[in-house]
Amino acid sequence: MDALTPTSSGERDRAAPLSYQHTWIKQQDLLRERVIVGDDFCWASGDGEGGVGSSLRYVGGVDVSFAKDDPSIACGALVVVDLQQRTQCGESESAPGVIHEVYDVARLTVPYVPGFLAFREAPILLRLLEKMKHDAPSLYPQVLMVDGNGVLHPRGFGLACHLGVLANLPTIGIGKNLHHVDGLTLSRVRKLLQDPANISKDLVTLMGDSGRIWGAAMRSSSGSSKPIFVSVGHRLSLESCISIVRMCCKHRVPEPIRQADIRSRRHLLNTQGTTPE
DNA sequence: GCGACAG
DNA sequence: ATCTTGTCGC
Repeated sequence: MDALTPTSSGERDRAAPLSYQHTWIKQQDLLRERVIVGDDFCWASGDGEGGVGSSLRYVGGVDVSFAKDDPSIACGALVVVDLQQRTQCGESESAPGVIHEVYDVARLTVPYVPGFLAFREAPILLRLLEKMKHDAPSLYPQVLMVDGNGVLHPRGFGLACHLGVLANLPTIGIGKNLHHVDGLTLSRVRKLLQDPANISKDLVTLMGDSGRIWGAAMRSSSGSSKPIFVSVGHRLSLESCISIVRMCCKHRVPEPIRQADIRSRRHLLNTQGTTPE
């Protein structure tokens, strides 16, 4: 095989080993038809309270960490916190307590390609959900917070949507960095947050050039200027996503995801160091 | 052609 | 994502 390798441009270069992107886009377009943007949760039915806080208790968080030496070794973590059970994390600060955690260490073969994160990370995360549904069904999360975007995505179908649809679970997308979409840029978001009209707010709605609302930029921690980016994953309204995120934020990153991040990294170190194989 | 690009 | 120490601040 010599010069027959097709020379392409843009996204394709990064994905040289995979000519799958065409397929992936079809997959996303197909699955997107099943996304539900709007409140559609069964755990709040039957009470006159209204709102999301009344009967929400178990909130899950997922994240994937990678080995520093071998980036193909991944550790996925699913943690569940109980909003009604607080643990101390400072003088007068408290955070929802972790009541369950599941891990899976595996070798990932699919590379990360911007816009296609789900094809790399969704499989290991779906396995964790299945594992938990079997091992601890009574603690299975009512809502899942995902380390990655929901509809804030070039095709409106990020990892959080992908997981939500395939697991049929209400999900919330949390981005720690902005994925530029529809003219939305970090500088633009900064301006919005600095704008006199929003200066007292901790949250700004992300409206793109098209007029579409993609999510919200939120400065969750009191002092940090760097926002997180909240977007609908599945079966929730943006308003509910925001209020749930607020219930979980003692730090910049909401507790379920923060714990999944911390613990997946720790688990990977322990597993690798103890069992070098 | 150039820049941008979640984790 | 990961590589990385100290350091400024509440």
